[in-house]
Amino acid sequence: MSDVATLKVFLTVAEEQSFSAAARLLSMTPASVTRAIAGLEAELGVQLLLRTTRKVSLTSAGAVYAARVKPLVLAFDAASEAVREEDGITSGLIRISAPLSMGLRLLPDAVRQFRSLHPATHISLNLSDHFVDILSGAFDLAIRISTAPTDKSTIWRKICPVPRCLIASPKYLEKRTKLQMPDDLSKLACLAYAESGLTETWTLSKDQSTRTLVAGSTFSSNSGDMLRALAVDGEGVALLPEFLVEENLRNGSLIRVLPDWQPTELWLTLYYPPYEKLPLRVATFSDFFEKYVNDRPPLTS
Amino acid sequence: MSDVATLKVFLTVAEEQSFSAAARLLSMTPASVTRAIAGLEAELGVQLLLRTTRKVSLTSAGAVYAARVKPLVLAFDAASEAVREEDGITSGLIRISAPLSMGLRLLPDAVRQFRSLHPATHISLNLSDHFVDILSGAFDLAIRISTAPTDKSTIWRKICPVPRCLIASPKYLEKRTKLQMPDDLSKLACLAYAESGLTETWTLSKDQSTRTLVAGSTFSSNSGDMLRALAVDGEGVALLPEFLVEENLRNGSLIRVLPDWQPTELWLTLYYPPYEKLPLRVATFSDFFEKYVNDRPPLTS
DNA sequence: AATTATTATTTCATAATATGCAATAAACTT
DNA sequence: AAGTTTATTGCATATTATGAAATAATAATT
Repeated sequence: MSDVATLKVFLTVAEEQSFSAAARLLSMTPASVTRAIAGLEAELGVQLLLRTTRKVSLTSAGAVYAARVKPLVLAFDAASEAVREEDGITSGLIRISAPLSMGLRLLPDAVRQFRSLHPATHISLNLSDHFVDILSGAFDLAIRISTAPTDKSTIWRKICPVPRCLIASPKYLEKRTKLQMPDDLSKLACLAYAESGLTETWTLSKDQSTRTLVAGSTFSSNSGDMLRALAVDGEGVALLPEFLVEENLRNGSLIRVLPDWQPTELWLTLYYPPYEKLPLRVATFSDFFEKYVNDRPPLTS
Repeated sequence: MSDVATLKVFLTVAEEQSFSAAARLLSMTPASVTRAIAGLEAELGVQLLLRTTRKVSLTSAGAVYAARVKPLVLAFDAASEAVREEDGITSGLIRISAPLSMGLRLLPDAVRQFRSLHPATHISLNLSDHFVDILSGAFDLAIRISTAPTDKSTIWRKICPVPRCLIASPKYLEKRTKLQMPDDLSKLACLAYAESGLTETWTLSKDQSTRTLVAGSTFSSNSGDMLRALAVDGEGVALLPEFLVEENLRNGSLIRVLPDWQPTELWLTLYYPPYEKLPLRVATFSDFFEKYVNDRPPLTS
């Protein structure tokens, strides 16, 4: 009931102004057309078509319904076409945008593996923390670390959560005492990650309580590695993905600050331009990348 | 296959990231959800969802498909709602726009009959030959005589063809001889129907041949009745709907000119604003009007 | 490491639905 | 008035959908 095929029958009858002509066009029996229309009308509780045995015309409801439904049917077909895979050949150029620090750690091996699986592909990799406009058409795929996406206009695919933690050097923390609440951070030097501005908003939560503060009074950078280096040198507290500071936490050059307070969850996410048709090579790389990321322990502590 | 219900199942699974949660939400068995998704994937020839027994996520194709299909499903539901009739009470104000001469001849009786059938309705009737913008929201319904509509942006419903004919007074034609081709009309006074300009384009066809000429060198008016009066007075040739000149043809005050040459067909058409929801009173009046028009011989000669 | 719990899938018998063919009724044409 | 085209309906048959229970797979827990 109410499937797209039925709508196509209705639109064809409306256009041809004939049940039998529609049946011929759609290679079905007149009986099926009758039943399809009758079913649609029963479902809507409204008569859509006025029929005598010699003439068929739309009712007002039918005219309104046809006008509204026709573009939907076309768009539905287009959506199916955009996703359907016919040939099965994965080849061609894949233009990928990825963040710098994550890309340098994860992508060399991933790209190597992918290329050996699909030798007919070429990869153009743009490493930048700047959130390039995926709608510009310059990329087939953008890998980003961001808060969980809820966009309506862009198409995205969540890969895995990226846990972050507050860190500082032990030396830096020695001098400061009584760091028990996020509010205490305001007395310290908070190293902010920021593309252009000076500040970053940190939201920390523990059980039900949530605290928000503005970091970045002393220093900000658009490079996570830079912030990490400064934190190691005892310049202040930074909020960074765990994969960036894993090594430092292990060797003790950095330690966690307020470990009970959870920062907002970030997600490794794939963003796509609004493809007319999703290229197979992009789908293949995406699926490979998700598997690659989730088959190794990393990104998590 | 590919009915809207299946798409809703897919979108629910994608949102819940769980087959069983979707099944609970939609009051169906997990088995049905599995089969719905499997069927959709088979139809598209693409995997849409990645599932382990503990986690469900979208593939790239799935993300693209979900993003494109979700607004369509919502729009489809809205279209159904716009047309569905629940209460069945026909009442309220119906704001109708209609052309002057046709309205004066047809509507008095039609409105009277409709009001006696549906006493709870009120009718506001605006008679004007000016093509009021139906999109402005000032009217629920516009009755127009125009060439067969092919609009995409407006919603219309064809009621019946409105035959036209070339006419002139016998006295006027007496003086002119050898009127055999449309081209000969250029030597005569052609009375043009025009809203504001001076001219009207007449297209006449006979068998395969078509002739186009510009009428209106001497006189134009936006009133069919005015043109008729002038033609009766022997002022020239006019191209008018037959229902306007029926009486004159019968009593001989006007006669047909070039009766073998058919002017472009006009249609009596209903136009609607892009309703969020088609009001029952509008649908009822439209259906009544079509029946009223087609149950009487008129408009045709 | 073994157990437990949850989840997606499959199997199978049964119920529901769709389909085509032929017959019927209605409306326009000749 | 007869003939033709058209929409609809009845009926027997084939196809498909459905739910319950069994199965397989994966996390979480002990």
